[in-house]
Amino acid sequence: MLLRMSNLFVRTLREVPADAELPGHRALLRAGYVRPAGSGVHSWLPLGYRVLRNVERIIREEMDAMGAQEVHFPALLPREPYERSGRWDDYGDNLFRLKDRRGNDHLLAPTHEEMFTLLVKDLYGSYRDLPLSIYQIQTKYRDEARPRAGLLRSREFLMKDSYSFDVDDAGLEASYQAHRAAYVRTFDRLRLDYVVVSAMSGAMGGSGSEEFLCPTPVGEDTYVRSPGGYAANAEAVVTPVPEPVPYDDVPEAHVEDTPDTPTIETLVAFANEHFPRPDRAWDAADTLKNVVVMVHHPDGTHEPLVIGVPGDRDVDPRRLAAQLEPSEVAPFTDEDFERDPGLTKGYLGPQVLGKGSATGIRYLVDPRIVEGTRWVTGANEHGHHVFDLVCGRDFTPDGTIEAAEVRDGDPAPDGSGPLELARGIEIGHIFQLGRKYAEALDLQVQDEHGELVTVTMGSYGIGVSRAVAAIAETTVDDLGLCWPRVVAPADVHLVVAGKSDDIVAGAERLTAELVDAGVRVLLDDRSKERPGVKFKDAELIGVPTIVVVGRGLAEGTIEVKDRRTGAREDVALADAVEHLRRLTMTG
RNA sequence: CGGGAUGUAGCGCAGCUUGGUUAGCGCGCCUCGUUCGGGACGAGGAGGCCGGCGGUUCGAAUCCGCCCAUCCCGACCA
Repeated sequence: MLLRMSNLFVRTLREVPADAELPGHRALLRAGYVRPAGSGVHSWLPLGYRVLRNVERIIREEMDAMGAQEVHFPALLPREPYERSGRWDDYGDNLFRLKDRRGNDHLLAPTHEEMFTLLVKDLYGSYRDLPLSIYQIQTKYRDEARPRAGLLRSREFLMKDSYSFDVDDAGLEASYQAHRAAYVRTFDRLRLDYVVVSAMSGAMGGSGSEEFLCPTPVGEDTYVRSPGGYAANAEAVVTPVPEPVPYDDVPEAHVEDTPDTPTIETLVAFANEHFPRPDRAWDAADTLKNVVVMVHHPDGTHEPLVIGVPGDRDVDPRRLAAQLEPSEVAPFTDEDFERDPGLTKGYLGPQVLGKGSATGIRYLVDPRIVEGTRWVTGANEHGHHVFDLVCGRDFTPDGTIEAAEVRDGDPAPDGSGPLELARGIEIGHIFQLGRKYAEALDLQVQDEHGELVTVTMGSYGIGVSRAVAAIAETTVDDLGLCWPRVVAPADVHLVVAGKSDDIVAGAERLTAELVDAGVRVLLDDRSKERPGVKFKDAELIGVPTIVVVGRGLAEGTIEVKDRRTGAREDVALADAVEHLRRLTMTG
């Protein structure tokens, strides 16, 4: 393989396009790998398209190796199957919808569960046909409310999605594990750093859903990890439950005047001024914060819900939403407060909350709020708070909920040490779907007794274009891109540093020999460019090995430089092909 | 969808406050010459509906209104 800079369709930019924020995305633009074509959509130039296809190829090889078979669906789909699964409505504004000339509804698929399910239903009807794993590499569309971060959150993107079909749970588990292992191999080969985090919370548990996150500060997902190896999406972190606390010596709860203290901050300041205690100052952790939300259920009904958390923590809306799925959470508005006179905004306390209480409103608390813990909290009267309110003595919550924010230093649920918050890019997601789509679309097979059983499914995704972006973001340096060899657009970037006939002829000869030896070469044979420009471009483009044929040639040597480490060595021309061939074999 | 910012040559920007001949600078691009191992220099060029529409005015890149687009923060993101 040989690419010549003299005719390669590329233009490197010395200056950075103003719209690009992330370092990797900037380098991709500057090096001429991609061009923005609109908000959240990109065109791929020859260099970028090579990288994309390399990533695609590795994913395809690993999927094939685990026994999955490649298929290809349309990106443009009719409404009907999505109507049947409920997603025409459920997907909301993120679904690209369009009408054809006859006025029929269509969509640009954001993912293809329905089509895979229907195709299997179309062809298969026996347990003997299963298990089956099929996949595609396909352009997906999501009308993101806010596309951002270049290739990381775009409206059109390339995705590998696969689906497994099994007759029973054990089969699904096996298919899931096979995919998981294939993903591990895939990301290892791509040289992508990753952590596997459980993506669903306690109740669903186990291996139901895991995300592969590429750790980087530019990532959008927050996860936690511990020194002992625990890792989880922040939404899935389970809070260790403390032991109950004895409270025999806690005085009776007593209401105090606390005017103008509607926030935790004002309350703590007031308590320290007017009710100082001898041993230590009051702080936010002594208070119980009660947050009201409105929960909208899928059946169209809605109810208020109060969440109690220690006052030094906020409710994490994403954790809360994950807990209440499939119901949706909305803020509790001033109008809602007017309709519910039992709730005193800013001075809400648990005495009037819970099933069987004055309001009857459901009251769930953070797991740290165990029996015997004592709190300063609202007295349900404007300008008043209650002190020494003991959980289990003075109030009883309806249950606990994992809704409080997770913080650096919180203990890991498995006792493996303090948690550290980190950010990552979601590059893969594996998911035991179960029978949701099979039921909605009536996918059944006959088992060995001739009984019809509903098939159980898994779905597994890898963001292909996102993986390219993740590699760029995690390998870019001050000089430019820095590709792992497996995905790089070439093995060797050969710079012709000089215009003499000897140098040009020597470079051409070496190039021809390298190509013959199976080395992929990007040859900078531009006669108009001075060496300095070529060196800068080579570093920007990020091919892993840079070879300079220039002034050393007179002594029979060329220069070989490692793009990542910057280490350079002179190699005798006679040994050059073998040296480079070996380099490219070892990666 | 809320908040903020920005639209002037392929890219990066100035000009706009205080309206007035031909709209400027750097990079890139074309031609010629000198240069030639770390983004050279000189000379000469090409390239613009100043985001769009409407208004004010003798006159609008500049002032006003509406719209559109892009980016950032947030909401959102199986």
